Amino acid sequence: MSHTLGIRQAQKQKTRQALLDAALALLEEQSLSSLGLREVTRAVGVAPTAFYRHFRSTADLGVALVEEALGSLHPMIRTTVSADGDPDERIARAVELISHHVASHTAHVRFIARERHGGVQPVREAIQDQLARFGEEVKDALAKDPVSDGWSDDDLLMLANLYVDQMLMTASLFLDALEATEEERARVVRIATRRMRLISIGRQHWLD
Amino acid sequence: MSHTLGIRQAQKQKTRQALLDAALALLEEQSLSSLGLREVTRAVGVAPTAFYRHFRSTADLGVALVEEALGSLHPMIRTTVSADGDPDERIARAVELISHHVASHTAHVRFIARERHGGVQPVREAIQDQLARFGEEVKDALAKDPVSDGWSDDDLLMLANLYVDQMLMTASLFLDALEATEEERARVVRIATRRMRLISIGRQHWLD
DNA sequence: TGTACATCAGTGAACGCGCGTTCACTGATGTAC
DNA sequence: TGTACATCAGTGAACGCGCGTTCACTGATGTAC
Repeated sequence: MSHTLGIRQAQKQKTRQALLDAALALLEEQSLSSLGLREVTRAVGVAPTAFYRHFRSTADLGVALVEEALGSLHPMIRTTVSADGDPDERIARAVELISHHVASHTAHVRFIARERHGGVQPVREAIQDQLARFGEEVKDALAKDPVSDGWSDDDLLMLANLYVDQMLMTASLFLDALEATEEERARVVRIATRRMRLISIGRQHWLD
Repeated sequence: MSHTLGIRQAQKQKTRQALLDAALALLEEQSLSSLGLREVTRAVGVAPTAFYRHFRSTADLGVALVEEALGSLHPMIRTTVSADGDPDERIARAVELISHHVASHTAHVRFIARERHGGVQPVREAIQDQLARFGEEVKDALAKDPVSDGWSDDDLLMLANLYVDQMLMTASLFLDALEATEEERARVVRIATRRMRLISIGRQHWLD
């Protein structure tokens, strides 16, 4: 059986999660580099000093948020890229999956988009690390596809990272359209789909 | 003859520019949403209150920086996209142009990459506006190319925005490689070139 | 050209406020016997 | 099961500091005559 945490540990984890959740909510409207430790503890309802029991700084908390936002995405990425079906079907499924993920994890996605090039170095690095891992994983998945026969490793990784960046761009498009009309969101789906299709066509003719 | 500014106006513009320059330098290491007005005036060597003679807030200054960073880029974009030569030559020239621009305008490029999804709404909007204008301009240039015969307006704009985003991604790659070895920068050139080539191939076979 | 007045970019003191961090503490939970 | 001691998540007071903003000001520049 799984080990049950003691009351003390369980409560500590609960407070830690409350700090992460509160910070994520506050970060919808500002950048990590302007997020104050007191802001976060005030939102949770604990003393400012309690923060130090969990994180050394807001930058440290930011790195934890990166793990929370991207850490669980690896299996999803793998299955999406290696899915079968004709190219258009696969693209449609990928776009829909991104759309749903943005709708259900809005704050996490916004955080990643914002801090990817943000002002806090350790967080930037944590995000680049995770994205590099995604790139490797997509590359491995692409390598198994017959379409990749004759491709160099280097070109495969180039394409994999292009896909990863394209996923982020698509997520960002959906973010901007979250509060727009249904019609506008449909337009974003069409744009994202055709972008992916154009890349897919380029892939099919790469070795011509 | 051009009108010469009075001494007073000239001095005011000089101070304003000094504030913009100091802010841009400070923004290499932080986000706009954490930039303080006093930080900026301290760096320039004027009283904090002098700031209000030029900007209503740091957000207001940020919007001015967007104009400074992107406003002068429109002619450059137009000529780059509408240049002639075979596709590979054009791509090589575009990548080189981006590389040079990042090296000569590092702080401006970093500012745009950072604040495009940053925590200050008016600045985000100013950037999106400029990028949308770039998209329209690239679309107009693409429309004149025989390769675009038979393309719908919608598809042309989709491709144009894909190019614009790709330019920013490329700029961001060069930013990250600025302090790396010559070898690493050459690698970035190769990656960026092949990404563009893949998109270009997709474009050529779009109507197949 | 000289004079008298208007403009206005930049000053400097003052304000109230929230910040990050320190420290000794409390009291519930955990552990050894 | 009960007792005595250890651990440690969260507290609350205190600190020095830099922040954004206000206000009346100064003195060089501009303008009207």
